[in-house]
Amino acid sequence: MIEAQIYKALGDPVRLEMVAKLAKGSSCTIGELSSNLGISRQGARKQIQVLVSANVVRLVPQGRETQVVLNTEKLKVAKMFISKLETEWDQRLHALKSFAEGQNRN
Amino acid sequence: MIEAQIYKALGDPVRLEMVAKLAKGSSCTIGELSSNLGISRQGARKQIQVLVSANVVRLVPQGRETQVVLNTEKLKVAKMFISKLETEWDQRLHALKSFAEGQNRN
DNA sequence: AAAACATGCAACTAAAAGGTTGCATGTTTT
DNA sequence: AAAACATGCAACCTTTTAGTTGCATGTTTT
Repeated sequence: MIEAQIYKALGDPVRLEMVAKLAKGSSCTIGELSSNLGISRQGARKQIQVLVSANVVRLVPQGRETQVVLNTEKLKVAKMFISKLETEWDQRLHALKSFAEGQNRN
Repeated sequence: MIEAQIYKALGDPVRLEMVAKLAKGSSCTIGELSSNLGISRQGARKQIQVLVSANVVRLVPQGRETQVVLNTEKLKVAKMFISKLETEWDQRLHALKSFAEGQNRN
């Protein structure tokens, strides 16, 4: 079974912007992360929850506010899976090329 | 504006399995790609269309059948964007570490 | 202790996504 | 030319998603 969940989590403009913002490190609390997105705080909160469920992000409560922390491990896995797809594809192309060259031998 | 569409395209088990199958090169026509997924041909066709719209895949009609071709360029872009996120994050961590060391100097 | 702040939770709505069935159409095969 | 095949298109249904509003709760600040 393949892990589509991580891509699903990144596959929304609001969520992807949140992740980008976190990577840039400009902020970290739920409140700050939820602002300037053009949607309500509660709307943003639901998107953060999607990221939490997909393990892209962790929540660390500190007093009355909560820190949102990026989980780069998950991103790494997502990246490596794509790499693997590409590699398989390239190997197949290479095999195909070898075969064609064999055919053309004359 | 960030390109969430590519991740959205990969963010569904059926579509991700299709992409994996294509990368492995086991088949290529719409029909073959649509089989063994547990859904109807027309259902699968709609998922293929999502991949087409996101430019993850190209359709090449040949007579009565249509070849489905993976676009690795798009995958490469997706991979590199994640890499960029990680890099920014790592740099930020590094900066933070330097700062902490500066604070601790005594 | 009151006010301001950061957040959580629940009910609700509109739109999109994922899937189905039925039928039409062009292309090979026999 | 008929049959079999590969595919396309459209209507429809159900569930999920993305967002809203309203109110409750714990935590700082004044």
